[in-house]
Order: sequence, then C-alpha cells, then structure tokens
Amino acid sequence: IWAWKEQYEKRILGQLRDLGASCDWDRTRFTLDDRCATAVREAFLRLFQKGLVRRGKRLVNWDTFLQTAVSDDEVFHEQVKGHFWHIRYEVIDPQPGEPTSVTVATTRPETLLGDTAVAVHPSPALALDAAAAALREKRAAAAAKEQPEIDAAIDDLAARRRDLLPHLETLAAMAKAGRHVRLPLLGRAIPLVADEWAKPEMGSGCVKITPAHDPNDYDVGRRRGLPMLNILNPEGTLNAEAGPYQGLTIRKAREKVVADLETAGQLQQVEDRLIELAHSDRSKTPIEPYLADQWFIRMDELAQPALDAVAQGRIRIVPERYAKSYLDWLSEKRDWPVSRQLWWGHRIPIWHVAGVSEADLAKSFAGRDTVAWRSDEAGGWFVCSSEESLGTESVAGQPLVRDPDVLDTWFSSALWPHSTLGWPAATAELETFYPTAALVTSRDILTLWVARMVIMGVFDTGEIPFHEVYIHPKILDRYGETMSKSKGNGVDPVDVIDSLGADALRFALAGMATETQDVRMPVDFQCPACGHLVEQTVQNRVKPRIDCPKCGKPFRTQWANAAADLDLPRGPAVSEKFEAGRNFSNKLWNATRFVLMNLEGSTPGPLAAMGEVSSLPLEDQWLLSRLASVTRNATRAIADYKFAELARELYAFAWDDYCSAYLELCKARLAEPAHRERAQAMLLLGLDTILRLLHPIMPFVTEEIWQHLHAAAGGRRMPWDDPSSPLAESLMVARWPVPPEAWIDQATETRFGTFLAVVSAIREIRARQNVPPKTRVTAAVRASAETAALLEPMRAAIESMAVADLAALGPTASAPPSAATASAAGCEVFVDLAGLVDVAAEIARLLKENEKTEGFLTAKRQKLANESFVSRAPEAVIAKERAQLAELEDKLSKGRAALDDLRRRQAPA
RNA sequence: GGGCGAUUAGCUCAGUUGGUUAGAGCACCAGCUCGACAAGCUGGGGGUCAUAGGUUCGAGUCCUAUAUCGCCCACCA
Repeated sequence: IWAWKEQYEKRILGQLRDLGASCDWDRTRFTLDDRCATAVREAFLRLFQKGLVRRGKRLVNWDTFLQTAVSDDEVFHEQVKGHFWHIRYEVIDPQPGEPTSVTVATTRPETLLGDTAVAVHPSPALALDAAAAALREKRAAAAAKEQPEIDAAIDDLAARRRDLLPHLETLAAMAKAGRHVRLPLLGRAIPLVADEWAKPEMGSGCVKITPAHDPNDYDVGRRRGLPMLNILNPEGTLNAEAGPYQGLTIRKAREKVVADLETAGQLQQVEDRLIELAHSDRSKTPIEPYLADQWFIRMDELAQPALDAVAQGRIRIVPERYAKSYLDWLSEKRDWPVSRQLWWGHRIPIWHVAGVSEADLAKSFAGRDTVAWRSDEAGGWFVCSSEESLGTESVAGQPLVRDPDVLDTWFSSALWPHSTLGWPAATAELETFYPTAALVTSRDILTLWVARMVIMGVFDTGEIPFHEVYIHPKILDRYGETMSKSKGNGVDPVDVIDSLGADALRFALAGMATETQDVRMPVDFQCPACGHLVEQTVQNRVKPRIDCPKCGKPFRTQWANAAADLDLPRGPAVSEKFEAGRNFSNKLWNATRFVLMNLEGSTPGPLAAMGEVSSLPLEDQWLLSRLASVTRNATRAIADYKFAELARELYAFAWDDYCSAYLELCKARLAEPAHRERAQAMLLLGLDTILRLLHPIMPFVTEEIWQHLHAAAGGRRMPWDDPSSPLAESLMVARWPVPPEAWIDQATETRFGTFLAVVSAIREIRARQNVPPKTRVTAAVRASAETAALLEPMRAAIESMAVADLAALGPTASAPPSAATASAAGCEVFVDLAGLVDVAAEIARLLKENEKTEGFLTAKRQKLANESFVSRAPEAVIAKERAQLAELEDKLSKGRAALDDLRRRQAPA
C-alpha cells in the first residue's frame, strides 16, 4: 500500500512541478478523522497537561517546492555542476600584524546573509600534523599506483604548513581574543570563533557559519552559542532577515549577491566544480536545511517505565539480541519531535491565541478539563484541547488559530494497542484484550514503533501493551537489498497468490522465518504470453512495460500507468521460492484423495479404542511414535516463534513419513479384509493430525480437506477430541492434537529405519542394474537373528515396496550364485540377478565403495589409536567410535568377499 | 564513527549444550505413466563450511584478526 501511495504521489507532484505550479498546503491539507482521532487528541492533551509537550527548534530537510520538511529516507543525492565562490570578509579594526581580511569559500553564497560567525581551527598546527600522519598511514597501506597521488597530497600539506600556518595561528589567536569580522553586503559584525569544524588542510582554512541552513554549521552554532538566523520563507524566498534581498527566490538572491559582491570587490575567485546536492525524492527539488519550530515530547520521565519493562523481563523480545538496541535507544531519553509538515495525518490539537490574558482563558474555559493552555513566551498562548471543534470558539474576541502541523505517524501508532480497543472509553474490549499477548513486527521499527507503544501504553493505561515482541526476518531481493518503495524491487503478494495460491505463499514465508537470517528472494517476471521467466534486474524492475525476450510480446508490470500500458496483459512477479509450498498443497490434496477413496463403504467412529500400542503392527507403532514426537516438536516450535522449524518438520513428516512410507505400506493392508479397518483408522488418524498441525501455516487447503473429510468420516474422533460432542465444524476451532508422550518410542523408530534401509538397498541395486520397475527380483537379507526377527513381520511390506521376493532372511542367508550386494543398517542385502547382472559395473562400484570404507576405517583407527582421545573423551563417545569401527571392519570384509566372488565369476567369461 | 547480524552444494537456506561419513528445497544426471500424486515416483552426482591464526582428544559450531555484504543509529550508545 505504501509503495503504491508513493508512486501516485510522485507522479502527481512531478507533473505539477513540470507545469510550473506552486503548492498551497493550507488548501490541500485535510484532517483525518478515524476511530483513533479521539484517542490521539486525548493522549496528546494528557501529555500537554503534564508539561511533557514542549516547543523547540530543529534543523529539518526543507523542500521549498512542497513547502514541507521531508524525512531522511526521502532524500537522494545527485551531482550537479556548481561553483565555489571565494568571498573576502573584512576584519574589524585590525591590529598591527593582523590580516585585514579573511577569505571563505561557499557553494551557496546567498546563505552568507544568515552567517553569524566565521570559524577557524583552534590549533591549526596540530590539525595539520594529524592530517599529515593520516596520509602517511594511508600511503603505507596503499597500492603502488595510488601512492603518487597521496605523495602529492602530503607535499601540499607541507606547503600549507609553510605558507599558511602563521596566518592561521594569528587567526586562531584573534578568535580567542574575541575579534569580529564584517559580514559583506549587510555590514553586520559577526564573531571570529575557534572550532574544529574549520579544516586547516582545506581551502583557506576558514569557514563561514550559517547555523540555520547547514547541519554542520548548526552543530558549530550549538557548540559556540551562536545566534541562528533563518533567512528563508517556507516557499523558498528570502525573508526580512535578508534585508534588501527580501522577497527574492534563492536563485535570484544568489545571482544578486554574487553581482553585489563583485561590485564591492569582495569576490576573489570563482571555481567551477561538481557538487553533491541533496534533493527531495518527492518533488526532485534541491533540499534546503531549514531551522523550524517544532513540537517535542519530553522523554525524561516517560521512557523509564518502558525501559524497566524490558530490562525486568515483563516484556520479552524474540530474538533476544534485539532487546539491546531497544534498551540502548530508550536509555538516551531523547526528546521526540512529533510535528510533521505533511498533507495528511492527525492534526496537532494545539491552537494559538494572542492578545488575551490568562484570566480571559480561565473565564472562557471554566470547568472544562478538555482544555489546557500555556504561555508561548512571546505574549500569546498555546491552547491544547481534546475537542476537535475548539477552533470555532474564541477567547475574549480573539480567534483561536490551529497549528498547521500534523503528528508524526508513529504518535497514533503508539496508541494502537489501546486505541483500537476503544480507549479512552473504558470498553469491555479494553478490559478483555488489554494487555495483548504478542506483537509481531520488523526490526527497523523496534524503536520507532514498539518502544513508543510501550511508552504510550503505560502512560495512558498504566499497563504494558503486550508481553512478547517477535521480530521477524526481512525478505531481500536477489542482490541482498531491502525491498523498498523507491527502488521498486518489491513483490506484490497478490501475484504469488494468483499463480501459486495463498497457502503456498504463507507456507513459504513461514519456512523463511528463521531466527537469524534475512532471506534473499530472486524474483522473475513471468511473460503472460509464453510463460518465459524474465529475471528482475535493477534496470527493468521500475519499468511499466517489458518486452519478453523470448516471444517478443510486451507485458505490463505493477508500475504500469499509461493507458497504452494498462491494456497489455499483466506479467506477474514470481519466485520459485513459493513453488515448494504449492507442490506441498498438491501433495496433501492427492494423499487425501487416496484416503477418501479407501474409506468408501466404511463409517469411522472414535479412534481412541485402538488397544495396547505394543500389540499393534510395527508400522502402526511407528506412525504413532512419529505423530507424537512431531506434534511435540511442532507445538514447541510455535511457542518459540520458530516457524521455519515448524514448516520443515511438518513438511518432512507429511511427505516422507506419511505419504512415502506409511501410505505405501497401507496399499497392501487395505487389500486384505482382515487388516483393512485398522489401516483405514490409522490413515485417518495421521491425516487428521497433519491437517490440525498444518492449519496455522496452510489454512485454506487444510480447511478444504477437513470439510471433505467431514462428508466421508464425520463420525471420527481423535483420542484428544471430546467423544461426547460432535467433531468441530471447522478446522479453525478443532482441538490442537495432544498425543500421549507414551506413544514416542525411539526403539520403534530405529527398527522401522532398518526396514526402510533394507527396502532402499534393494531399490538401489535395481536402479544401478537398470532392472525395469515392474520386473520382480529375488533378494536375500543376511542379518543378525535379532534384526531378522523384527524384520520378519515386515516381510510382505519389503516385498511389495521393493518389488522383490525375499528368498531368505536370517543370519545364515547366503548370496545367490549371481548377486549384486549392498549393505544397509548392519544387514547385507543380496539381489539375485541370474544372468542379468552387469558384472563389470558391479565390480567398479564395489571397488569405489570399498575404497570409501577403507578411508573411513583408517580415520577411525587413527582416532582410536590417539592416546589423548581415548584418555580424555567421554566413555559414551569412545564406545560409539568402537562400535562404528567394528561395523566398518565388517562392512569392508563383506565388500571384499563380494568383490572376490564377482572376479571369480568374471574370469571364465 | 558506534552497534547488530551474515558468509555452509550452481541458487535460496537449515545445522540444538563442540562428538558418527555436514542436511533440505530448487536446479542437474539416469530410469519410470503400477488406480493418490509427472506440481509425481525411484535412484544418483555435487560442499577444504569466506580467509588466517588460536583453544580442545575433537571445531561448521568457541575465541582473535582480516575481507566482503546487509541493517539500525549518529552532538550523547
């Protein structure tokens, strides 16, 4: 929304400026009256009444075309051709041996009308030495070809030291003695001051000081207690301070000042040079630094409770490291400038009235606690009120004139937690929902927004506004830059929703929400004609239309505005990042189709009565164990704001465990009437649980599936559902799963892992021997008696999943005469390929495999031979290493035997 | 100038209190349309964990320095 608003604003203002229009803010400004306006006025009045609102001065970036201050991020710098004017200021009553004038150089000669001092460095010799030392250091570190340039600079400094230093020393002494110079053209006497801002290594070593129109000069002015003269009117003409130049525009004034200096003989030199000039992003007009009266909120008292809330842990910031920047920033207790010169916003509820006494005010507003006032220290009064209609009143015949400024957008935002609940009225919502639970936001507004919400929440209600603050990562573009309105590198989420779905978007975003990392998201434009992906680059990302490099047809982008562009088909900005989410939705949908298809003819009821877990088949015990541990991990991930972990855990469980393993196993069971019912129940249990766990990050597809399940299996109950009430109408209000911890069994998961490894080993042999998928093979598994015993019940499953007949399973199982081998989880797997086997390929693979095993074995032996490892490492670690060593030795000997076997077989051929 | 963070596969990212052979998705290679799913299935290749030191039996993980990048703040940290 922000980006769009900016685009419109820029376009409109740019066109106005091109037409030579001027801007009258009093007519364009309007006040915002939303449900928060009352809260804003009330909160401001309370601050005013407590003496926490003050009037003060501030140097702002002034846009003379818009007649408004712009914030730092609305400023861009551009090199322009300009001049450097060297101007002579005469010294008043020079003593013998003193110079009669000083020379300063400026790119903005008209600002001399606002000069209130000329500065020289207090100790020029030291400053020159420091500069020379810095250059020598730089020379030592610099590459050879840069050195001549640095040498020249060092020589220049030496020359300055010789020729200019005595002069500068004299000036520094004069500054300390309180001498003055005469301001050209206006004739005012201004002091010569000593300040480090004047650089002896640059120019004449002297610098003019215009505190009201230059940030550095403003600092000097504050340090030296200089007067600050604003010589500009808001629209960029000179004001009465400029004397004879009053009423001229800056440009005209500059021409006239230069001409007059020339006439007066005070212009010594004019240099051409390129100048880095700040421009307003909104109007493209050069920025004028401008000293303006602003409203401030005093922070000294207000900040402390907000500081304490985080320091004492009543507000928890996640990730924790951000608490530091919050505390550091608040502890400065810097006053908050709240007035803004914008064309929309909440208008400051302060009116000004002059020519009345305090008694008049007291009489006019007698008995009204909605009005407060304070002297403006110039004979008038500032009146603050929570009543919007105050401006229609008058005091002793004098009008109340409202302050033209609006409040900083963060002022109303600071009230958000309580104003949206109805404050200042004591509503039921406020009572029920305040303080809120968690605030989720981006780290760059931690101070701007979060800290101020805490401050204002505590000030207005006496309570902190929330207990936890979650700072989420930011998405960057392919170059690692923050997506921003001015760069135009944003992605419209609606494009993603249109092409891949809202769940794909949300799932992918959750997957990106890791604790530390900001995420790069390369984006492409998708050609609507041919589907070709056009990489979004710095060049094309701000264009309203792009010609597809493949099919040549043009399409429009999100920036299209002209009628001709708007007629083109839209080329959405897409990213493959979201495809995994779309594919996952699809996978869930298809798995559901399988379950529904196999539920036909059954009417599932409560699933609680499944009997002793230990009496269930291995795969069912395994599913329950996985279900319980995944649920536990997912629940914890949500509580800890670890959304990426949540997404990964559920993706892996649903796809690999539920679909690839369990669902495949069920195909055989569903075909047998004796096992069908239990398989149906277990499939439902798994799917239902997955839906509930996924719902927070994939709300739409899970709800849709839930509704379908309602039709087919509305009578089902999970063990954690209330058996006496009907199943939840919507997934949104269904109970979060709470499987018993007792379901979790590590031994079961390990055993099931062995089974999967055996299946995988047979499949691997098939793949590398290019056995067609439907061709049945004969396999044998040599395993310890213990392993064989637990694999025996899975025999049918192995056979169906690996498309194999298991000829032998046990410690004595032997390799068929012509076999390919593989090892899996301590078992040896043989596949009889009778004549089909590619012996040469098998030998090559075994050689490679054995070599790899030997490598590990050598490393392992060395480790265990290392005296310091064996004596210092924990017992468990050493035992583990020994077990691995034994396993590797076993694997190698089997590998070598298989190799010998194959070589013998190959020899006769 | 101050502070915070990052650097791991071609790309985008995980990696728990230091302990098996560092993982995922996409991309890549080979083979597959079997009644859930080609947006899929099965298998595979691919990494000196930015660089240099240090601590440790053991470092992607801890410490120091360097380089590069990002962000916030800047008269006051």
